[in-house]
Amino acid sequence: MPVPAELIETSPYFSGLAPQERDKLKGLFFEKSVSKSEVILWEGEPGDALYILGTGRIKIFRTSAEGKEQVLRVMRAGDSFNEVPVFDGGPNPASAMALEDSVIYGIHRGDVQHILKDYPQVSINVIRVFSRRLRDMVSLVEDLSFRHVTARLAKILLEHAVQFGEESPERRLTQQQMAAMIGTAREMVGRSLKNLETMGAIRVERQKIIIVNREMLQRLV
Amino acid sequence: MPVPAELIETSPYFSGLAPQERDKLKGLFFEKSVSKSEVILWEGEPGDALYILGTGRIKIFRTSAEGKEQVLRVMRAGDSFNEVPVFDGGPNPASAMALEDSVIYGIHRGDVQHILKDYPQVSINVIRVFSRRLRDMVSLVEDLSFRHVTARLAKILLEHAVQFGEESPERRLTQQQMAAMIGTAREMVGRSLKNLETMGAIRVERQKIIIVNREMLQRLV
DNA sequence: CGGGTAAGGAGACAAAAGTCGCAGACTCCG
DNA sequence: CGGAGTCTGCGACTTTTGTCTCCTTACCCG
Repeated sequence: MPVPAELIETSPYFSGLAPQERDKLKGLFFEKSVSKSEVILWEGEPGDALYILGTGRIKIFRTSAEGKEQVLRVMRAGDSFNEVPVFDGGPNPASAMALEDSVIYGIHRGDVQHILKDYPQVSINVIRVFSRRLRDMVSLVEDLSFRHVTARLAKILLEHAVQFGEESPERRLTQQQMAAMIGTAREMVGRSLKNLETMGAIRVERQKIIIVNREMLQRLV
Repeated sequence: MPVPAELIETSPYFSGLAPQERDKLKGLFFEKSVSKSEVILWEGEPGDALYILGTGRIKIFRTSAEGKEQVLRVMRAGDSFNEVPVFDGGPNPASAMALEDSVIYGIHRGDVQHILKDYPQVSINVIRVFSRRLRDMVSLVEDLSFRHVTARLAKILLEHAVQFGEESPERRLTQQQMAAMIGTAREMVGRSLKNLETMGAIRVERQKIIIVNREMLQRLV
């Protein structure tokens, strides 16, 4: 199975390339299917391929010695991961796990090097992607350093709602997953959700969290 | 005053360029002197130049609404900063302040764009620098998320000692500065230093901190 | 050299977060 | 359908961190 054309066309890496150039690059990708909960990459291992997520959802995370988990980002279709080791030759900085059955498209390190040589525009695109990534990381540091758990939770609820629909997030996150995203324990998420509910910002129902007062959440962030 | 030659020669941005190419680039830099405690960049403002630190020391940091400060990195001669806004056109992601009288060399956004176009090797160098930066940020997130204050403090004590000499760090950090680096309050740093002292890892003297038992510190991290 | 400012030490207390234990509800698969 | 495993809720308790206040010391600048 080849890479879906629109994945290459919409990828920030290949913007500014001619269609025939893109066609050539398509052939370098290989497809890989992963099932839910499958670990795609382990932190510390050598990273020999860059991946673009086709369908599904994948989390990038680090694990502490005590088993605590910190999610660095949750990816959706079109997002790419594992670039850093491909470009600098070091080990994977983080692990990757599929949150649902997913299809990813990989490209080997050597091929990436060739592309960089042959298409200078791609290098510039990579720089732009990395810039965005750095801003996101600064934002994460800021959250961890400045905001309390409730504010961090409010933030991901807002982001989540934006992406999956205001009223009923289709694929909801478990409290455990939210805890890993904001760097705290599951129980804290439970308590904070209750806080947000009693202050009237959200309503927690059977299987979903409904944002009742978006402005209130926004103010907390 | 032109840029010192060795600054360009040792800069990771210009590695792989021919000497005469470097010479051409030198002319694009402008010099700027800043005095201790002077703010060089404000977060949120447009970033129109990339800087390389010639002499002195500069901290990159973010400030919360409540006035708390989180240091992202402390730079030394040769380090560069404010790349992200130059490459993606957005606002400065963080502020920069001189910790001592310093001399920096800047290059304007437009010139950087030209360099990227004319010297593809530079783009690849930038990618490598950004990769390193991303790894550092992941490491910072990990520290904030996984480690207690004492462990974070131990880490910067070790890094500091490596860089400034085992026995007597020449330019010591204040507790306030250390607190901002590890994302906590000054009082916590004081208490943690005392902890480390009573457990025999360090000795706190008049104006300096002496590492008595390096392995003990290392184990804490 | 003297005075103002920054830095550091300490104790008491408050707030936030983490931990533990357990029980009930749900769901996913075989 | 049933049972294992996951997810959630909740309360009690501990630990860690943050905050406030006050005092002493060091140091820098004029």
